[in-house]
Amino acid sequence: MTRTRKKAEDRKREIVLTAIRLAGEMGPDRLTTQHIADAVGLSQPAIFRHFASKSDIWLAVGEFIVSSLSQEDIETSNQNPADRILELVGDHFNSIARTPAIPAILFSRELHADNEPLRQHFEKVMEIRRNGFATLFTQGIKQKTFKQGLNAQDGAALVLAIIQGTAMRWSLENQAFDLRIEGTRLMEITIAGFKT
Amino acid sequence: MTRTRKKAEDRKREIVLTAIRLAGEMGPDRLTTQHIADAVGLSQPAIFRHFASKSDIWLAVGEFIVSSLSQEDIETSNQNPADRILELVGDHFNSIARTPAIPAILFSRELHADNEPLRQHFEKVMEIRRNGFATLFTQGIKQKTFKQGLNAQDGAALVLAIIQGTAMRWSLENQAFDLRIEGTRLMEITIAGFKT
DNA sequence: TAGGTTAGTTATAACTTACTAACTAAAGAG
DNA sequence: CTCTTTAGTTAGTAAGTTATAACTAACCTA
Repeated sequence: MTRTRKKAEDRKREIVLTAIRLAGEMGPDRLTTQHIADAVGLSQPAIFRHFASKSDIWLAVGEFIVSSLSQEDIETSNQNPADRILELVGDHFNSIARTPAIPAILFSRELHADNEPLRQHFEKVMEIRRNGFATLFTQGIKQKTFKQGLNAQDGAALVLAIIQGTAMRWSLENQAFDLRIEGTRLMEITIAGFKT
Repeated sequence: MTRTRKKAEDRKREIVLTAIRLAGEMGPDRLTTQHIADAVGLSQPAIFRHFASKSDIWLAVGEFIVSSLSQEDIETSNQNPADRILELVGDHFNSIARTPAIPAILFSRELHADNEPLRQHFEKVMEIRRNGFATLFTQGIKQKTFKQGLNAQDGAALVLAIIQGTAMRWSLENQAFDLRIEGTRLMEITIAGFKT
């Protein structure tokens, strides 16, 4: 019986990716170290050779998700704001569709209650994202693409609410529809209403 | 030491209300029968005198929430559809604000994974609600209050997404803003964009 | 007011879960 | 080839969690 041993760094990554996948399948609150160990093909205590605690796994998961989520930059673009918003929204939906655990993890109370550093991590990302959309709305209002009465913060809040609400429905309906297509269409309808 | 004994029906109701309150405070996934028992002032096994299993508590909670949520009727109203939608949305936000556990329970994967009858219960309610909004949108389009290009199902999906997305943010931000006021303003902005 | 009904109790079983201790063997460097 | 490092193992613990069994006393009614 030849046991294959992986390097700690690779195994750590494997554990994080497996945790994300399983969290998407079964919900983050139900995920145990035993589940992860079974999926990776290790004994349950072996997990704790790579992570000091279960919270640390979630923290690593959070960092992975955040780093994969926030790569776009808002400022450097010569597109018009409305198209840029739709493009960013599309990217966002793609990220969620590629990693279905994201909404589940993002909205898991269990996780937030257990893991304050992770909660702060996500909150900061959300704020940055909302400010990014608000900046685009401000530009659009200045350029008179959008109605002058529109409040940029409200616009940004609406965009995020629609993303989150739609992603949640997609998640609860067991991913029965194409998130990017459905979400982008809904967003287009909303943005159209903002235009002059 | 005089123990006061309540009638089973009253105690059952007390347990359900306590479970809803605690689920809102600590998240449904973290709620144990011990927590409920402590809050009600009973021993933990006493809970099982009133409910055969923990799932049955959630089922009763779900039925209570649904019954308190779906009392409005869409058809019988001579208001114009746009105002009626806003009124219903306001009511919905009020319900959520009064019972903060609703979004948490509604989106709890733990719950859905554990309790299929309850999931179906909620799914049915969601569908009824979406159809209700779609009907109002259809009326509004026919009456030319709303743009002729608007799809009634899309409008309804947007309304629900904004409700859910905003409620979720409210929940994650520890109810830091007035859900009804903020949510209704955002909805007004969106609906305004739908008008001719 | 005696006596049955039932809402409570304590004790505990059965199981899950995060995590530790002590040992083992695969990989890699000299 | 040997020796050190380290990724893995098995065995076990402490705490928590749902649920059951057996008993007790409060309440209601004849």
